[in-house]
Amino acid sequence: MAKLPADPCSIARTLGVLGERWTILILREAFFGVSRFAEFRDRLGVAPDVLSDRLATLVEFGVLSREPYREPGARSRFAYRLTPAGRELQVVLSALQQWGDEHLPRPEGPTMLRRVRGTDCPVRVGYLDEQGQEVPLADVAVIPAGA
Amino acid sequence: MAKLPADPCSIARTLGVLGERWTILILREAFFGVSRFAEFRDRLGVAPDVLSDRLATLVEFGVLSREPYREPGARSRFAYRLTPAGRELQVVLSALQQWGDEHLPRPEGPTMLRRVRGTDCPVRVGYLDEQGQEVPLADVAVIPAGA
DNA sequence: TGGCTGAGTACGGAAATCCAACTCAGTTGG
DNA sequence: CCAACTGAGTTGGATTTCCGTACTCAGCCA
Repeated sequence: MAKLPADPCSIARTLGVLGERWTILILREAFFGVSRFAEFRDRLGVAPDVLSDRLATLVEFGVLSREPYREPGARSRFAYRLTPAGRELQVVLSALQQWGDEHLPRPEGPTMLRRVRGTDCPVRVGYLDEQGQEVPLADVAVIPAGA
Repeated sequence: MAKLPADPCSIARTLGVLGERWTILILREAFFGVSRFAEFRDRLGVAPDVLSDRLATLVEFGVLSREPYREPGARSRFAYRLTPAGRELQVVLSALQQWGDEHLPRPEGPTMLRRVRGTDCPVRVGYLDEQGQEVPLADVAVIPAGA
């Protein structure tokens, strides 16, 4: 663990946490409410040693918390739950999903939809200015800080 | 190649294209304008066989195009350039960058900023409704299609 | 003709991944 | 109390991927 690169690029540092095989899919399951080791393993088919490593990395960097809990009449277990920082990764997963929906479509259409809770208004991922107004992709500039 | 999983989940399919080591960093360089094999290799320090494989995958799935070109008085070369589909991945990279800026900060602060071209208004990645208005994370529901 | 450069391919060793089997603790059943 | 069961991992070995270096190949240039 402790594989976080000291890279000045935030993308590279984030990939140090999320960039290994299975990590993003583990998070997808976490967003679906999965929290137990065996459930991650069974739903994803990931090897338990890899799962153990990935969960430890995500806990180490504050994406998941590892909470002991005890169901009545059972021994203490661990639940892996999204922290507030982890929940903010939803926009990353949604961006990946949106791109796949559009550019790697299946004939059956997408399996998951992003909607405003309550109303059924579709929701997209995109750029926003400080007033919460959409900024078209073509108007976004990524520039070096201190320039 | 042809590693695209038939997975019904768009996130999994997208990761079939982008999920291997180096791929996202190759795209980061492509957004900076890098287009030549040797320049990707030298800037990233990636092994040439891995680079060759990743570029082929990205071309295969329409993220990059491989265009022969000829500088005057030089032989024909290949340029790898973002396609329109590839350019739409900018929001994915920005989302990763934004999360890293916030949750894996460096004392020196971020190296790259997202701004509206022309004005210097900061730009964030977030959720939008169909009118281009921000939707708070807490109001976004991800639901199965056909439910 | 021989050298230079860009764009790769080839190859051997290192590391990560996968799969199966095993451990360990607490709990339930007999 | 003892045995079996279950969840949460750990361990060991085969396989795949990755890394680094060396090499090739083609066209231009002197």
